Amino acid sequence: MPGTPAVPAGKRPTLADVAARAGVSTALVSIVMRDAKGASAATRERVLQAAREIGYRPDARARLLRSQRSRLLGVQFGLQHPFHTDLVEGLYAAAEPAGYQIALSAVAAGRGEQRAVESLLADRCEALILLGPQAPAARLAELAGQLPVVSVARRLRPSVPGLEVVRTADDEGARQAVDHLVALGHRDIVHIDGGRAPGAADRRRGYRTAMNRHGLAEHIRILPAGLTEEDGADAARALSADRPHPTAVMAFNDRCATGVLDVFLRAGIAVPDDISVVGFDDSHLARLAHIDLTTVGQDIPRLAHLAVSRAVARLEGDKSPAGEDVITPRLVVRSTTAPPSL
Amino acid sequence: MPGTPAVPAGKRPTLADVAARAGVSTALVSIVMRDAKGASAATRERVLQAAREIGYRPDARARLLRSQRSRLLGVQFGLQHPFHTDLVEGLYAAAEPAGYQIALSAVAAGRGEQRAVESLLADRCEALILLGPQAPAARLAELAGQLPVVSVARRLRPSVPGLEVVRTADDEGARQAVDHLVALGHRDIVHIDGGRAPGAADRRRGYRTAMNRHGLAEHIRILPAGLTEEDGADAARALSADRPHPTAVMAFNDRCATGVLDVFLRAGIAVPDDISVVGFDDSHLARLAHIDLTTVGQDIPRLAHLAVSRAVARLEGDKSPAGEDVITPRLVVRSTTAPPSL
DNA sequence: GTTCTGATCTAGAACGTTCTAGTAACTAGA
DNA sequence: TCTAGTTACTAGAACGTTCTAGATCAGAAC
Repeated sequence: MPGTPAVPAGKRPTLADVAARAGVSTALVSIVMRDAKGASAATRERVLQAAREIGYRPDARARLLRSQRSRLLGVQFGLQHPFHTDLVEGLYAAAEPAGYQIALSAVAAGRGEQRAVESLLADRCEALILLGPQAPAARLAELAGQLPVVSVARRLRPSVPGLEVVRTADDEGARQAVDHLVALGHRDIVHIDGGRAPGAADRRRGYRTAMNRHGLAEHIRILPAGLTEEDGADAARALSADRPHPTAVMAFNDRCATGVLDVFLRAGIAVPDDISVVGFDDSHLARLAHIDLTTVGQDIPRLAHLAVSRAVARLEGDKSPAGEDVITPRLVVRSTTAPPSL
Repeated sequence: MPGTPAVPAGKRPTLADVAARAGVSTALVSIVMRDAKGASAATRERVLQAAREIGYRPDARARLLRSQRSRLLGVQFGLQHPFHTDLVEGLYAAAEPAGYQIALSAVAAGRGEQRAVESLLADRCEALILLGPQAPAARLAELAGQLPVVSVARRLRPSVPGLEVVRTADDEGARQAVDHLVALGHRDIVHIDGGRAPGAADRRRGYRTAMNRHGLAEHIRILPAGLTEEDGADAARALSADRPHPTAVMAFNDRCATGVLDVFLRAGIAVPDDISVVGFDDSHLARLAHIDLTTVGQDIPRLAHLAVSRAVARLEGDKSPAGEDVITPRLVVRSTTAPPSL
């Protein structure tokens, strides 16, 4: 009864609707929408006008179905890891200028890596970027056989054929932490270990090697823990019972280190006066003014950028064998380390 | 030249490939894949076998394109908010039994709410679940005109037509916090405020009302801050210069409260002996053994469940006007509150 | 006046599914 | 033997795009 209804009620407008309204073919509308060449300026404007009027919005699924390329990078990440969420932020920033979109799939309680990856594959991602994957090497190899896969922050030894790796030199990071503490005068340096977490083995090894090189072999002490605040807190509780305390602690990561810090503060052990603490990652946690943690900085934007680059290179036909980017970490000295008290 | 290649190299297998291999029609394969009825047990097994052999995986996009329903719930969340990531975990858990999938879209630096929502719409989500949206009411109204939209943890006054709301009774939560502190004997209770963050206005109001009801009007003191650890730390620094200190602090949320805690510990102000601290949210941050924060618990699984329910009800034809679920929070007493020292 | 060239536009076939409408082959009741 | 009702299956048209292969028409070159 009224004039022209803006939208045919209930159905979202399609290319055909726009085409009808502008009096052109759907193919032409498609051209205009993609900003492809093959339409005159005048028609282009007319089509855009029509699209605006009926509130047309391209259907990403139909678009991806038809075009060979999906230009979609699937990212698997741990919802509760600040280091991962920082990385995701970097991935968004890196993917856009390369002309790719990011599809997120979270690993959470009740949703394992298997499920997360399944959903990315079903969504037709062209490549996968896995943050700190825990899956067995065989599974990663199988995936890498199907599409380009980049593992971020997890080293694989022996290397998995076809799998791209972007990681920080964890052993070197641990070395820097130990060197820093030794330079301050510490000898009794404990490592709170990440267990089976990605990177943990290398950090442990780096710690051992550095201690040995400083002639501190008999001071090597490794406390098994994990990657969460609670793991760090547990280890710190065990430590604070010791007399005398070690004078310094190198924690597996920042989450772990904040757990350590808090227990020490509560136990009346002053940081850094009584004991120094070093973290790992330089996630935004460490940068917070009230934590202000000395930590081994992973260059998060760089890691993100390289991960995207590797994926994209693969997709754009790079046939060279899969490789590895190893980023040198850089110690960020803040206020949780100082010379040991006499 | 060899026998049957497992996969026709480079292309992912489709229904037609499975059909050819099993010697049936694509329609039948579709039936088997969807676990629909209309296939005998024998054929079913034969088809599944063929699918397994060539590594067939359904194409989610083609599937969604064809079926009227996408059964996809779009979720917008803040990458760096533990409260949001906790909620997302709950949403995954709630969506699955209802037969819906979750599509995530993060708000991050350089990726605003507008962008996040655009991508969810292009992906054909049937409904949107927005966690703590900051968008203006007019924008939310516009969206709600297009599809079912649920706002979680943000109240809208006046209510936006068509917009579903699921939230905690923030004023009531603030009241509980004040009541608890007053019952312990506190009178000098400061509120560290969330500014323009969703929920902040109600918490502020609840604090004021409760203080008035206890006859503590002249003790009302509100420190402007925000929703991050740093905001809390800044406010705490300001406070710790005061002599005498207030005896209790009610922080806008848990992130803010951890900032407060840490500054106090560093300044040698004992919690809870010298001063009590209450947070808000009961995100996993608060539950960590080494923080062990008394906090106003938002029932996160319940909020998630209700958000999904509201979206689903809308999608399954519920025509009643949009409504609001207001969940009563429950104070979780842990170790950061105690009677004031004499 | 032809033929070419380039720009603008269109018809119609993909893409990989699901859905509708049917066919074929049984069983069962009369 | 005939009809009716199942059950198992299939052909072919959707879904909303993009892509291929032209069609049409101007102007330029000969």
